[in-house]
Amino acid sequence: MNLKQLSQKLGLSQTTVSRALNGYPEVNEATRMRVERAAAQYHYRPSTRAKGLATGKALAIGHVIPISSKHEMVNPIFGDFIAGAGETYARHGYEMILCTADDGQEEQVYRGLKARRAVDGVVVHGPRLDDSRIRLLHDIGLPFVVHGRSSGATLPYAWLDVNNRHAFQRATDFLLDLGHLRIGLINGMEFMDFAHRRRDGYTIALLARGVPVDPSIMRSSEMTEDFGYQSTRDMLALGDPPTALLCASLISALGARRAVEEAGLIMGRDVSIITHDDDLSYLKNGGDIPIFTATRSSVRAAGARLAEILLGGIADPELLHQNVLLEAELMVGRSTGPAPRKD
Amino acid sequence: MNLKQLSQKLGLSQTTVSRALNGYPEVNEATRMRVERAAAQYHYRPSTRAKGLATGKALAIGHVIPISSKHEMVNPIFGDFIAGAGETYARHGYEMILCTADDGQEEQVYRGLKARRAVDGVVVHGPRLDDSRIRLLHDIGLPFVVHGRSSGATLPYAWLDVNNRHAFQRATDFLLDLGHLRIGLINGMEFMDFAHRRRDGYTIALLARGVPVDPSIMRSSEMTEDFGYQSTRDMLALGDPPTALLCASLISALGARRAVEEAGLIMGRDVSIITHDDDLSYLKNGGDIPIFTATRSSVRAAGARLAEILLGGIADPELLHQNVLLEAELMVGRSTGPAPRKD
DNA sequence: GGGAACATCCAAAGCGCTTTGGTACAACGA
DNA sequence: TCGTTGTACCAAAGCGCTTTGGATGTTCCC
Repeated sequence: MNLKQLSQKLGLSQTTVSRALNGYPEVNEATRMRVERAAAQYHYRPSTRAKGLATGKALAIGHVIPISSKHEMVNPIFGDFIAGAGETYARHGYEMILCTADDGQEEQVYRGLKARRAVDGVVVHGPRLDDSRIRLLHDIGLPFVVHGRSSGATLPYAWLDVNNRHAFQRATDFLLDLGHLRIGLINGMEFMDFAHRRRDGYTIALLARGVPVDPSIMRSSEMTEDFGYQSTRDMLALGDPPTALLCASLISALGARRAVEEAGLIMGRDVSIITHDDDLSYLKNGGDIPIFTATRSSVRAAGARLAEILLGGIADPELLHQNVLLEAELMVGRSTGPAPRKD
Repeated sequence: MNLKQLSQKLGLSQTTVSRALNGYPEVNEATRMRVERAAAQYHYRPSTRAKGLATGKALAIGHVIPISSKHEMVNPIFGDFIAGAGETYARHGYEMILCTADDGQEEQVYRGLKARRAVDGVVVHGPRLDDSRIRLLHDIGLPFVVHGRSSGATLPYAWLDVNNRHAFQRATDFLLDLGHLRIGLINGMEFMDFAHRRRDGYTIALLARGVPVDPSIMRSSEMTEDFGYQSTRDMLALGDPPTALLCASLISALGARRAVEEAGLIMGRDVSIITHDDDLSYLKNGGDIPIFTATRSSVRAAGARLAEILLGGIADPELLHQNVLLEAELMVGRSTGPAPRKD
């Protein structure tokens, strides 16, 4: 069933039917009712492609997921982020289109999206330091919002980020308050902006108290369980092992815990752990009482919020310079406790 | 730059330029070269929407991700599956469009996709027993491939699945061979087809050896870390606790291990664990030697393979009845060992 | 009673492609 | 020489919508 057929069935012109369905005022209310009823009855829905062609909009938002060709790693937060954003798009009649891009091809993918007029805007995932995509998208004139930020970017751009620096600063302070002086960092890849900021927060907190920053207890890699395990095991084997650990993800925190327990130590007593928690649906940080003390910020909520910003910005480009900084909650769980007394 | 502008620049008709770019034979080879060069120079790419309108194809594949409104759970395998499929789509010039659907709305979402002519086909995720989507999609005539299967479906349909029953049967046999007689099952939701089949494999293996199937050591829920932990803790507290566990996911296996270790037991000695491993990029089962003995099957590879089937089936509907059954490997890791001798 | 103002509808153009049904010209065999 | 066959191109229709620029009544007020 298309517009032509529907309008014939109703004995009306396509114009009138189209206007009735799109809420234009120059249609008799009775007629509009009749049209809407018929549309529902015949399951009529305008073709996205035709509508897009006619209006010049794509009615779609693109998400380009970077896949590091080295590790073939897909960011585990992706599913939840998408779930949050998807709901918003659907509510506004937008489609979400996904592209995967290996490291080298990113520019091509964005250019293709623009040239094919496939999307009205894009979400930039996983921003790196001084990320080249910001200039690129600015140059080709594709509206975008960054999930995260990019330190070093000179152009203004829209972003939504968690205050990673502050979160890790608070977490470090929390551990310092508990008397910990050897605090290890198990971070994500530090060319990623979020990881960079987290390290900043960590070092700032240490330096503020005159605690030395020791590279031998700072690790940085893809945030896998195994990485958390290996890093922790290595650090615990040091002559002066950390009494507390700061993890960038719940997944690596699970690995850290494994190493702690394997070493015959008890988490929360011998070794305290604080992790960042993206509140992923399949990786809840325990039930009522969190397992891990954590800096928490729902990535799903971020997805929904960011989608709103992008859609708003497409409707009114003035709004496309919004910056939203979310604060992470510090949830106290059972993985932290006072620093063990030296015997 | 659109086709009209490009053809004017070349002094050719739109017809010829279009044909040149789409590889039709009735174009002089020299002309084709000239056209291709110009297209590259001006970054010309045909508008997806216009092309779709003209050809009557959508040039897009839909993925509808079910989100159980109860748990707001997003399947963690989703990211990796998409990554696999996305690459295939890109190679064939297809777009991937994503929709999220709460439990109740699924039918609406599929109908909408069809009515709006937004996609040429869809991938059905997370099939349940006797899944109603199969009949629905069949009725509305939307080509589809199911990732998994649906026991009880009467219509023929295309699917790609892991041999879950066989995998769990083998895993159970493996444990039985090691002398385990109390084998607990930590399964996914059993209205999900994969979980149902896994339980089948498990019970079949037990019954074949005359080992009683005991519901008190069989759990079924969303496969979270916490669920693995709780289930294991509960089971270990039984009068006759299991000496081995079969987990449906690496995530719940991590929880199981936590409970085992918390109980002061050693995994692989006191309690053996086998898990299914979807080979997710962010949740590797250890390094060289797997941590967990596991039935492994790459969900990413499945995504790529399934996308091929769907695209093939759209090109030639005859092919849309393919069924692919992948066997999972049984990887022996460090989480299993002979059953502890009764003292 | 006549024109203004409004309400309600419509025909047709246009969005950027593909595809149909040609035309023009060269080469060829009879 | 003429028809035939190929080769290389093109004009125009059409995909299913939206939107422009009317057209046709109706109502209202002076």
